[in-house]
Amino acid sequence: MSEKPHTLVLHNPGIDEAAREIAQGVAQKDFMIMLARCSVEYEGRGASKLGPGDRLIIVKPDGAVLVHRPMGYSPVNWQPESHVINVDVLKDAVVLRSVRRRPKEILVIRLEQVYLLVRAKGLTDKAEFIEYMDEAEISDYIARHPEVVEQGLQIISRERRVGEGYVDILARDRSNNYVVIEVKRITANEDAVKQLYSYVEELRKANPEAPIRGILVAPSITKDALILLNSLGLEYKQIDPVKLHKEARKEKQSKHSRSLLEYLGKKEESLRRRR
Amino acid sequence: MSEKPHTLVLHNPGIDEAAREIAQGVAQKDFMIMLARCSVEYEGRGASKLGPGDRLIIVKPDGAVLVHRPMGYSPVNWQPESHVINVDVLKDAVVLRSVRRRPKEILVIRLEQVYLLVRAKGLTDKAEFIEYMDEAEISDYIARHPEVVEQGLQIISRERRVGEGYVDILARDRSNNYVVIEVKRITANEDAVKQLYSYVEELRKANPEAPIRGILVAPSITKDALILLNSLGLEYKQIDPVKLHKEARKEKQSKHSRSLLEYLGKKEESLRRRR
DNA sequence: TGCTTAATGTCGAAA
DNA sequence: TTTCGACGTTAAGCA
Repeated sequence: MSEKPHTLVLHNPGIDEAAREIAQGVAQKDFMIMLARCSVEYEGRGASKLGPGDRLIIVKPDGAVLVHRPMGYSPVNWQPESHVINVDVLKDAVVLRSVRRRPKEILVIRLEQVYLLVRAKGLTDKAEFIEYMDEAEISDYIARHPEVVEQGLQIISRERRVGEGYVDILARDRSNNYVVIEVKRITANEDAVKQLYSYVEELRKANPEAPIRGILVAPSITKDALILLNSLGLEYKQIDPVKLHKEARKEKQSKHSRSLLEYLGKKEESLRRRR
Repeated sequence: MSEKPHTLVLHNPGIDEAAREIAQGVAQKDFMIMLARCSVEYEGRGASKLGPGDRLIIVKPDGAVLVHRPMGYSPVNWQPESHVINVDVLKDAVVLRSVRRRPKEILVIRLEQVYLLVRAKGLTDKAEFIEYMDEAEISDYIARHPEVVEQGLQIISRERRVGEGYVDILARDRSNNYVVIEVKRITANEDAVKQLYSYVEELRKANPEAPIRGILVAPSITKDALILLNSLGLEYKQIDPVKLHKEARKEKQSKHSRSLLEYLGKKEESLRRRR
């Protein structure tokens, strides 16, 4: 389906050859990488100049340009996106000019010597970038919103010491049964099931009369773990960490706005009092 | 003196070969670039997961690691610096783990297929990165510190309309002569000289009696411009934008501290008044 | 499009 | 080492 990426590599190309290839690469929207001795000038929101040195230059199909020095995390110069990129040969150097529309900015890279030039075609990357919450955050969120596990749950306690460990969440369901909730950020395995079971058993020992449920909350569960879980009379509730993350973020923001409103409210109030 | 950088390039290496080369590159602190199909996981201040896709991976000698998707300015995953990077072969994939000490963070890149692997040695980049001030900032700084142009200058006005344009700075020298100052951020050319001359002439027309000097302030000047300038009886004062930038930054900071002190002083004062 | 806010922000300098 | 402020911040979510 997706054809394999193809890379064209030039070692120490001459100026003319490098210029031709870079121009073609830009025109064909290749993903390009250059290792080169170059100078860089930038002018736009700020202005900067960088004398000759060996650097990595990246030109992406969408016009993003990055110049990286041999050390350090952040690029020394860049262009988040280019409206136009043009390539010229000037006095034994390839000059790459990237112009951004708004804000109006220009990045000029003068390549004096190209050690390596790579044109990559057909790179495909459609994977979704997922930002997780960590286990504590998921647990916090569930404690605030127990309905994502089951309707009608009432939280009793968090991180309660039971036997040798700590139960993530202890709650009561609508029928007043105790519910032990164990949260996992990633695929739950048999260890997670055993852990949950040990808490449930400890609580049963302490409260022989009360019916005690155990729910394992995780984005997924291994086959073996599910079999073990069922055989032990425990339950599994699937959650979507991405969805939770988004919800939590929304909540965070609205909470922030609310506190600002509260602040403004109080300010108004104090003003009123003075009048 | 500085030996020419050397690049070692592998096309579509096998897993074992890639792992060996990457491990060597890490050990030898090479600057490494990989184009590969990979998956990435991160956990530290945040946590994320990225499924398989074609990406550019950069590993710098100082342990900075960057993972770039085919589009966009910013890396999808990164590590500003690594305390340790280790390389393993696991189930037909090279696994690169970068661990950061503080904050404790781990970045795991699982390379399923390496299209291109580059090890670069001997990249040298000692150039100073210079951030300029723009013309207005230089002009502002000179207005605050006219001594960088000449001792004893007294600023009369800024951006005064003269003829068809605006004089950057108008001042008086110690002998009470008018001084027209034209500021250029970059190498001044003949146009700059002509511009300055036109202002000087306009002022001379308006004040036939007064002796009027003209000073062109710029980091450098072209040969032709200097000749023209001299023939027109104008002057050139070289400034170092780097130095100015640094001075201005210092000033900004001390100004900030001063205003904070003032603030504290006023606070004390108001407290004293209440007592 | 412009504005506001969070970020694995990063980075540098002062305390 | 921690804190603080600036940044060519960038990037996402809304009005």
